[in-house]
Amino acid sequence: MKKHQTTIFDIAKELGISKSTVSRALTGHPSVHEQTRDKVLKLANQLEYQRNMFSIGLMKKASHTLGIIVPEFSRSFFPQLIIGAQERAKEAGYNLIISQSDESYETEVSNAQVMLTHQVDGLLISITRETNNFEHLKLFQRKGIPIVFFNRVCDEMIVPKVIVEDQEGAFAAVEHLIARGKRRIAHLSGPESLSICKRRKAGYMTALAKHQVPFDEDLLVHYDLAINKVKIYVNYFLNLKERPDAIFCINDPTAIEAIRLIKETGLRIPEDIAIIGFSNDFVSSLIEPSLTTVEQPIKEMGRTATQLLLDQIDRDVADWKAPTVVLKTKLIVRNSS
Amino acid sequence: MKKHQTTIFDIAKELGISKSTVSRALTGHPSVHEQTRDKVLKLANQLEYQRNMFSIGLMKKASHTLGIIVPEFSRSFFPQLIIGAQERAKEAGYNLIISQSDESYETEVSNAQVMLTHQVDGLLISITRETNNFEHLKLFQRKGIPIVFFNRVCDEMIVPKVIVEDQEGAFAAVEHLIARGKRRIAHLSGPESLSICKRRKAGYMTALAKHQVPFDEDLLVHYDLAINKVKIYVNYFLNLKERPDAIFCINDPTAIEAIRLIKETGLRIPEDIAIIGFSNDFVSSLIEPSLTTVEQPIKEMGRTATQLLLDQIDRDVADWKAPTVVLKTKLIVRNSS
DNA sequence: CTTTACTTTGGGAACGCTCCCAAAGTTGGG
DNA sequence: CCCAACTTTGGGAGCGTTCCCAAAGTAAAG
Repeated sequence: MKKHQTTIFDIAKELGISKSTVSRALTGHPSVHEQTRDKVLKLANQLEYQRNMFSIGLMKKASHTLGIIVPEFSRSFFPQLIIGAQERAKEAGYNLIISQSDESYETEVSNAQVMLTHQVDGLLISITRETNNFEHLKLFQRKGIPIVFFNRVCDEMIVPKVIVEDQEGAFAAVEHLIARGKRRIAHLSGPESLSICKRRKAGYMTALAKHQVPFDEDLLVHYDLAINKVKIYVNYFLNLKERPDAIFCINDPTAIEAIRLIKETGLRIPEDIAIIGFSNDFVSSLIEPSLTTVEQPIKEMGRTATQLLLDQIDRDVADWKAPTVVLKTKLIVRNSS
Repeated sequence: MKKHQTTIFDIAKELGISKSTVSRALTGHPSVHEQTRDKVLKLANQLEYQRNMFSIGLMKKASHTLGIIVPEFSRSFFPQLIIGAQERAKEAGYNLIISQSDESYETEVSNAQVMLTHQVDGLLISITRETNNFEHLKLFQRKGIPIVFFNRVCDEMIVPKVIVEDQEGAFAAVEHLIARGKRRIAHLSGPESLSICKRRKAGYMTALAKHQVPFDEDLLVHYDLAINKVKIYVNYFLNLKERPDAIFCINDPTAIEAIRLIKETGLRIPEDIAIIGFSNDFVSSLIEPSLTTVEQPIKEMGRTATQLLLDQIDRDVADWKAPTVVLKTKLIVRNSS
């Protein structure tokens, strides 16, 4: 079924010149006669010639392809981030191979494998909630392939990272709840292993401390981000002898699920219990009540991470310092608080 | 920065055997001594050897990579579909290069170019709302690279396609509205060029005809799917001298926007005006009122399209008939109708 | 009219792998 | 003990490019 691919040789033969000249004409090398170049370009077009990335990659040892691994794909956060990454990659003439690890460490390792085999020139990655062994990523470093972390980063590796002001955002959210008169503010957090969760928790604690709201450890719960488990923790909160009057959720999907569950019980939001999320997903403005949340510049994060990767690919300097870019967050107040 | 890549030659030299034997050991060729194979495998592992896809691709003329082009990425439909496609691709040992055309014909052409250069073994595509020249896709056929259309298909090309029962779904939706006592049922459709819109419109017409509801052409409007324009058409409907009592929208994002706009006017949904969407996006159950819609098996569509592509890649038969797979739809009744 | 310099071209090696064919080694039946 | 048959290995060609070096052609300068 696969037809013969037009090669520079075909063009050379047809024109009675050498493959070298054709190659030069095609790549825009200066030392080729203008007439020759025109003839080559015209024939190439006519024969629907496509350069073969395999042989070029083999010669140049560069694929002009970047890889991106995200933990999931089903909510809007990562797809949107990928849009940003792809935009920037395309501008720079790079392609993007996308894969999702499905929040599974094993899948992440296998995806990284694939990226390696496909000779990506660099890797963008946000780790799974399970990942705490980074051998598969250190392998990239050993092979000299640049990596950039975004969103969920690995603290023990010295590579560029893009994160947002998690702590400041969480702080603003909790301070806002306090300003609304809430005093028993619960925090439904994610896995303690994720630094993103640590930072948001820190913001929560700082805000409580600043306003002399006593910290009650019954009100702090970590879970594994599996949405169907939100039910367990919301129930737990609601059945405490002293019920919380607000819940600061680790992200929007969690908050949305919490709202759904609480509405079922007949409690009023935000009067009886206020809810705040994190990330300002697309859905958050549409639900009832609309969700107060901390906005983060998602697309921007994708663009920035890609830019950091391109920077690394371009400069071959060994003593290049790995920057950590921190993007701004912003509290969006809606009706759930 | 880029270090020397371990090659089969390095392994061969170290072990004092030939590259051929190493190659055989690595690819699982039967005629190689078990001891030799073990030694090779062990050393390969130790040297962190990775097969070089460029040279393999060059030899085998296959990249084991599929391409997928979708018109947009910001709503949940296409990302979810991609999950399905990627699942199936991975199972079959294929990689997926994803790109979005951003509803722009030009971007679609350029994306197709890139896929070609990157030597994808096959292409999955859902065209933009603008696409009506298919030269860039016919090029794939000429090169012998299989294509499969899904969701938004091209009628003039004879290749496998995956669609859903659009007409039946639309019929069920409109019949449901009639059963609810609605008589002035509007249809906010998409571009007439998309066959998906034609089919849904056909379902709408058939349902009206079956129940002797007269068709009023004032109630049928086509738009270009740019969400910010929904406002124009909703206003148009609301200001008709005889206001519609229901709107069947071409998809969920359109319906959700319509609900938002109608709620602002103070009209009651569904009492004054009922709304139905199409696709059952993730959001649709969360909004207020929750959206009645026609569910389509999104992930399944991704899987099926990929399967059809793999089928084409495997069989080299020229007289292979291009099947059109039609997946089931199902009306989900919620509170907006 | 020769020398120098510059422009344009051709040929070959290399990239890392697979695959084919031949060679070497091993076993066993006559 | 020889030849056939089978197992295991090595060497070389080739995939489609790029890149380097040398060769040829052309123009300018002495």
